[in-house]
Amino acid sequence: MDCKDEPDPEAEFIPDSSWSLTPDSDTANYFFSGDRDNSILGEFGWNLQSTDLEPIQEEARGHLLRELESSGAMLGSPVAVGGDPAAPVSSGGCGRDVSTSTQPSVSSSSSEDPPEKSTGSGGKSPEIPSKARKKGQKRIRQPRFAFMTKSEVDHLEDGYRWRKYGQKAVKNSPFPRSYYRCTNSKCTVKKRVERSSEDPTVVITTYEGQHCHHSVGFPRGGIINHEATFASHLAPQVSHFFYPRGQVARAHHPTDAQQAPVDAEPCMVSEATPRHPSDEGLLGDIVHPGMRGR
DNA sequence: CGTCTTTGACCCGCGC
DNA sequence: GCGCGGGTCAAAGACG
Repeated sequence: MDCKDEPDPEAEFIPDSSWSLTPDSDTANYFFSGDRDNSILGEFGWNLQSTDLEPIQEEARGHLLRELESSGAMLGSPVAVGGDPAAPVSSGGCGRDVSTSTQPSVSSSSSEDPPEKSTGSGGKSPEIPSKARKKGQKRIRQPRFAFMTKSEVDHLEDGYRWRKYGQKAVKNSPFPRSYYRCTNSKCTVKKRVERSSEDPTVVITTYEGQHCHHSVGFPRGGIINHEATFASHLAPQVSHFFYPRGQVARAHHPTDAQQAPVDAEPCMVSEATPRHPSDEGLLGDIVHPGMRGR
């Protein structure tokens, strides 16, 4: 499906001076936000668990700032911090233990066990595999990443394959919200797509979790969708620091992606670069109300 | 036939 | 405790 979708030219991410990076020392959240005409509107945020990442937090921050500067972005005013500061950093998806050991982690259970199609009936734990969810345990959200894109296409191609598993009407919005899950059985990344009630031309995409495998490929011809482009600009750096203890995302090459089996990789990431960063997110907590109009 | 979408029902968290 | 809204499940159908 996705792979057949026409990439949306309008969705290209081009950071410019209207974008800003906002570190939040208290919650260790960093938000990248901006407002760009005819391109992308939104924010990018991720959590760095203070206990484990403090030592690299500053470095990460500096690194990010440099990257943003080099890519034309400019530091700016703070944006509202949403997200779930209390949530443990997790690799998400089938992340192997990139999360800290002291906290219950989604990845710890999901890494070995593919998300079971939960037995029984009815919805199970929305955010945590039932296996890992114990009585009294609060649901834990994975790192989130959300952004808004001006596009006529709801579900934008991003190099990964998604399976729609639900759609719900959103309160105070005429547009429904769609729920997608990565088709890779070992990957627990989820994605929500909805249109802004204020501006129907704006598509709000929210990711949660991180892919533990290669993308399935991008369309040839250099047309890049918003996510891919976004990734190429920021993901490498972000993911690098996102993974504690030196675990870094595996490179994801658009060129070989077409051959890369969706679930070829177990999640251990090795040296280097770009990894899809687009695996976080519950927009509801990230994008300010003003931008979304929820 | 395999994969994906649709959709109603169910579960859970949260506010009142 | 109850109701609401969000999130997920899973059966059924559509599609290639």
